[in-house]
Amino acid sequence: MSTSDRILDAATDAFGLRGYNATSLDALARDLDVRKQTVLYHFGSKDGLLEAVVDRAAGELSDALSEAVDNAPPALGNVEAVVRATFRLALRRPELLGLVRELSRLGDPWVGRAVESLEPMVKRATEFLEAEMEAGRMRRSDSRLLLVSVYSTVMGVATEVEILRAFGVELTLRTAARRRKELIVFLHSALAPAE
Amino acid sequence: MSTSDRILDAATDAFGLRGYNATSLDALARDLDVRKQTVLYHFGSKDGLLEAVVDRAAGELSDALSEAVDNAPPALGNVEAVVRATFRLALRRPELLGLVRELSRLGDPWVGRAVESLEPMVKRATEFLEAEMEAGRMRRSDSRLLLVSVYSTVMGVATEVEILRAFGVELTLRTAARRRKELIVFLHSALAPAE
DNA sequence: AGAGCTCTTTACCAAGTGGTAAAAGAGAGG
DNA sequence: CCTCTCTTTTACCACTTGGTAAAGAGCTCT
Repeated sequence: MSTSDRILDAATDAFGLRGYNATSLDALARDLDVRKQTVLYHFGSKDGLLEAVVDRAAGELSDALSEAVDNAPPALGNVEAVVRATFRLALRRPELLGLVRELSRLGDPWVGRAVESLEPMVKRATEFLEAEMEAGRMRRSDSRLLLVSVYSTVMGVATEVEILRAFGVELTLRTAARRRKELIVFLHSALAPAE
Repeated sequence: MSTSDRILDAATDAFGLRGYNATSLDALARDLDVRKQTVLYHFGSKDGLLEAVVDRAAGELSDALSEAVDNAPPALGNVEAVVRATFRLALRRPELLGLVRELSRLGDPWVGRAVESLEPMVKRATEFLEAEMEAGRMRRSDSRLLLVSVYSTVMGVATEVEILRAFGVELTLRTAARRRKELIVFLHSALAPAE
């Protein structure tokens, strides 16, 4: 495995789990048993490193989610497929979801950069929502606002560990499945057409 | 206005809007035209300052929300009252909501400290949800998980400016009202009893 | 006037920050 | 063997960080 790949991995972990500003190049290099200047040689600057991390992570995220929707058993709805994929990511690649949260905190220009890669996903999602509304299978409303609501809910329930604990939710593998199930019901109910 | 109050205000702003780690005592003091050591005199350390900020903010938050629920016109549901109060806060005291987000990022022991003050609110909310379920006015499910879902959705739609923009939502005063309305519909739909 | 108090300032400091400059390894081709 | 290129390291640097020590400043009470 090349050095620059190892750096990219470690940086994704650190930025996603601990935060960009909370991660120093020295600490990062120390973890890899490499000198800080090696990091700077490969990525030019800390910002350059984050750029590389964001670009790669956005790709992985996009791949994971579209793959989940495409290969989901036909019985599974798209919403359910995305929720399941997100929970799988929260378990296996928490740094990726953490990175999304971190980017939305850092604001421009990082969000912009990430959104560029994820744009196709957003487009696909809104188009799906609109098609469902058109077909009468979903409550009619502003698809983009709906998307933000769904996004917030899913990210919250899947990744806001501190909040969950604060609200008295037990956090184990078993309860994760329970959480996921309840979330799917919640979303279906939220999206259901008016009676 | 006493110096320590001015410091507390500025620190709440800075921590809530820019983040704890992103705010240096020097920068904070500079804004107030005071020396850093004045800040340290009043609060002992940066952590001490955050403690004071958290305690006061939790009180204010708790007051604002319970007042909103208590004094809401009877026609307004509790959910609606909380959503309206949150949007009002997002507009007038964005630093308070920002601080909540920041704390959930910083994790223990800060979350614990905040939750202690907010515990009565959480209790009240879960009890409300359970009473509504009992009365058949809400879909039956784990009240704490439900609370996390609602919390995440409301905070997301009310405060995740970058995400909203990224998803193509226009952000003006007019659209804020629209957002609020759609959110209330979303929540009512999500919480409605199964048909 | 002086003592004692609270509050604020000046003067430092050790540790850590991202980053530059340049030297040293290491492998490949001539 | 020499040199060229890619990679990594050593050596620095200016600046910022949170924090300590101590000196003033302003006030009230005796």
